[in-house]
Amino acid sequence: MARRKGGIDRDALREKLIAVAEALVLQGGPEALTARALATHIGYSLGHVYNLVEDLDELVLLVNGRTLERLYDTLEEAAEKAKPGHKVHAIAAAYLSFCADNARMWSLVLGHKLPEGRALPDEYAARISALPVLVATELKAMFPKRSSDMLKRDVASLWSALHGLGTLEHNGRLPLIGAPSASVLAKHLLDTAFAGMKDK
Amino acid sequence: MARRKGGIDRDALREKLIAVAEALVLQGGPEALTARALATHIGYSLGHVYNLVEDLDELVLLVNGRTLERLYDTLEEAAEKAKPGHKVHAIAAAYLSFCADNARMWSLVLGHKLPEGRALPDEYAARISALPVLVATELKAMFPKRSSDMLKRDVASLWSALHGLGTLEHNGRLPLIGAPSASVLAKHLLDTAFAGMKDK
DNA sequence: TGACATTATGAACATTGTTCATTAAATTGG
DNA sequence: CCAATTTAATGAACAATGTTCATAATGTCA
Repeated sequence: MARRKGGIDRDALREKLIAVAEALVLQGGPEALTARALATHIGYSLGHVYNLVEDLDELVLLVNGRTLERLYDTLEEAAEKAKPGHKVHAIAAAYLSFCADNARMWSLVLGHKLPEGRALPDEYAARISALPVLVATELKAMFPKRSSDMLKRDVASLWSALHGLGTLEHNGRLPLIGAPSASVLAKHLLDTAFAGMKDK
Repeated sequence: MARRKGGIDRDALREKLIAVAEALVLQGGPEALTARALATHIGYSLGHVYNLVEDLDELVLLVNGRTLERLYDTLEEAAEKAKPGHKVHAIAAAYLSFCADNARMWSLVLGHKLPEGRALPDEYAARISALPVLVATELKAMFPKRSSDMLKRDVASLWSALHGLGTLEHNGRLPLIGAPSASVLAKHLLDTAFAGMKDK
């Protein structure tokens, strides 16, 4: 059994592959993420891409995982910096800014549909699950009397709403429904929702 | 200038093309909508598909237009049948049911991103714009004292939220964020939002 | 009937993702 | 140090995709 250094080189190359993938999407959008472009930019043959990664789907998930990680950090930081009663607003604003500022990477996240029958990697699923927890933490602090069942639904519905706002803005559909910017809508939604949650 | 019957046959064939496209998606999802499959099923050559339609993109928009039309009818009917104070709830429930019951067609709607630089056909845009108007009508009736500016934001934010719920459920992401079904969330969201809008 | 417009074809092209037999290189046991 | 074995890497091929276009067939009207 003659292994090499322990797959270290291969891991490094995988990292480079991910970095190149990110750069390609950043520059040309999701359509630019092709196997041949990857091969060219990492300086290896086309076939070798498939020795580093199972699929392009797997690669996309790896890239999207990084994006979700950055998003998490951004939201966490926004919540930290904001004043206590304003943290959810800050998270929402940061979320929408992130989508706008990272439009191409976000397209890759939104646009990727993994072939059915194939499950999301646990790590990836965890990255998604972690996001609304940031909201849950702040909501619990803001509405301590509220039941945890209610809070669960609050979090899920508000997070879904935020996702809807981000998606519609990302696709340029907000003007179609006669709406102002997503950030204005987010503030409005949170204000009315909080008003409805008051003392309950 | 010797025209034929006036393009009637061609229009009929276009209709058949759209119907076949719908059937293909219904049976095999968006991936099944290929130029060659279309050609086979309408009984013409591959090249002729491109005499009937500019693009596959155009065809997708035609199919999606029908889907949106059906969605509108469904929502309208749901609103009609519901009791006055419950109409928005009914619209939301109908929307989510529609997404679930027409999952493959809805995938085509959600998944289609037209190449940038290309504008949405007016008719298609109008079909999108029409949808939240149904909500606007009911909200106005429910909250007559509310300013029209506020109502505009109410409609846009609630519609976006609904879209977010539908999308997350469609992609199976709701369990990931520890959420119950979209319909439960929709009811919850509307209840708290309405509570927050009360007497304002 | 002949000129012309429309309808239809089918072969080709360019890109995709993906596979795989084969070759090159590196590591390790003796 | 060498030969065996494992790993790394190649490049040619395949299948499927959207799209184009010169050409042929067919219908329409003067």
